[in-house]
Amino acid sequence: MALPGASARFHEYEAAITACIERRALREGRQVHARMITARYRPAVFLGTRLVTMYVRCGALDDARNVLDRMPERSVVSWTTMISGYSQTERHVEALDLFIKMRRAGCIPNEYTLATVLTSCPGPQSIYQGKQVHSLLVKTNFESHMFVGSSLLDMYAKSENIQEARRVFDMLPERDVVSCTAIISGYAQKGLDEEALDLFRQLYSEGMQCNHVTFTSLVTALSGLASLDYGKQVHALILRKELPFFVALQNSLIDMYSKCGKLLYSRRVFDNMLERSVVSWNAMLMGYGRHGLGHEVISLFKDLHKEVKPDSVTLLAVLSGCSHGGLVDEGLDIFDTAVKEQSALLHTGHYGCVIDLLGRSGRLEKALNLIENMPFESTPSIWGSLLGACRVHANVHVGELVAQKLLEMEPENAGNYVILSNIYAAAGMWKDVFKVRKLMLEKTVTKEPGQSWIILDKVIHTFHSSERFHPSKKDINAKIKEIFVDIKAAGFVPDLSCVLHDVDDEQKERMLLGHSEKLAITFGLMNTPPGLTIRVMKNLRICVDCHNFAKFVSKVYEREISLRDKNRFHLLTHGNCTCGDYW
DNA sequence: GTAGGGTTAG
Repeated sequence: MALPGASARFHEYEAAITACIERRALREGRQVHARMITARYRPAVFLGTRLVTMYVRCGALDDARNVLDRMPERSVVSWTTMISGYSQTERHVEALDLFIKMRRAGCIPNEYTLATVLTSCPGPQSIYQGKQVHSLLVKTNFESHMFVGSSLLDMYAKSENIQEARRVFDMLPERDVVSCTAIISGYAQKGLDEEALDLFRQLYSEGMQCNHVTFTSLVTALSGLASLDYGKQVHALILRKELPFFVALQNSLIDMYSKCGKLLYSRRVFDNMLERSVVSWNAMLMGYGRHGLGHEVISLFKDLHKEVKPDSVTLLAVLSGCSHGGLVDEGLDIFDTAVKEQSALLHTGHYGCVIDLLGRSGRLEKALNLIENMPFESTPSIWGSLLGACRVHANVHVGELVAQKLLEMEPENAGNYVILSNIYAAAGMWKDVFKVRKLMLEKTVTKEPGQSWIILDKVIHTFHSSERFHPSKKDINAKIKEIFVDIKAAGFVPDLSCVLHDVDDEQKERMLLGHSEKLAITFGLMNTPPGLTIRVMKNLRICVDCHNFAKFVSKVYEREISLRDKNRFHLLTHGNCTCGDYW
């Protein structure tokens, strides 16, 4: 039996430390700790653990670790508390090291430890450790524990092993909000947006619980799909649920509407927010940029400073907005200021935007100069944007230099050869065109397959190049030929240089007509009433010929066409596009 | 006493 005095002191210290934990009062916590040392009071495991918790919660991890290391005896709770401290501050290596130390010390991890340690295996690079933990928890029978299982499935989802994540999810004896959200967001993060939506619909019909996190993930998936109907429906559901205000959810709505082509709705969400974070502003800026509205980007950027501090993404959004909106001088000004005042925020991406800007305005030598003198290593995408500019401005000299660099960096990318051969073709240098084509056939590999989709009546219709499986294939083929005749009569000339294969011209025309975005546009034209905007999405950048095709369709059939490619929106009306033919 | 899921960009 302990002395009454010791017991009283225990209670006093315990109460004091608990108060510090609740109030996150680090200074006071240190004082209590110091008092204990002066009084030569040696805390046993429980109070020692409380001290660790206090330091962890107050963000003083190194102090916490000091206490842990000096404890004469440690419990599973003391170890777990410390590991969790590391996990939550993304000190994953230390978290895993400590977990190993704990096991070497003979301590048996419990469900708390395992759920925690799995969060310290983030991404594909730590899949090896993650699998080791997995095998441990199979042995200890924790695989189907609710918390451990959802942590495990999230680990697999984040390491891009969505099938394994799904297997774990399907094995859980029950499902709760967190496990459901984790698997849905797993699909969304991997870009499997349709799967995310399907799973949500299934689980929702089975009565799953949802909260703001679930909706945040779901809305992200809908942004990827560009499904305005579903987006509006889910937004309405969110409003009906009367959830408390959550910035991240509102931010995802801003992004979703802008990616669905409804900037006004984005702005409405943005304006109605009780509180905005820098992410809210960034999402809105990106939205304007994606739609080519450079002036709105600049004006919003000015307003932003009154409310939040711009970050690296902000600058990227503004520069890319200026580039897409054609505001060359404004963009260069903003960049110059950033170099002087916020250079710590700048990285390759920002330089890429500026090089794009310079290229767009035809200042190709300057752009080349900036690449060579920027404080970062150049990337293929930067050289690629410059090569595109060389095509637009028909500059063979710089084009050759850039292409040489680019073909060394990524010889397997067919797109680069195509652009270079286009540059030569425009200059009438046919021998060189031929050389490049030959080189391309020898070196390139097949790229990511292009696909386009259109959503009609909440059904997603996906098209691949030279679609062979769509049920309406025959009708689409007939219609596309009809369109071809109509737009040719209006002056459309197929751009055969967009075809990568070495075949005769007639076959080239046929291949061009098989491009997925043309199929989707045609399908839209066939299945929507006159006057309705045709909204088509594509997973890659749109090719010059398809862009031209869409322009002519918008003119000849008097239809507005909204095309969202990988990077931005094209709104085509009366034969013109909001991108100004530069993308 | 200790635990799992979320937003812009890349």
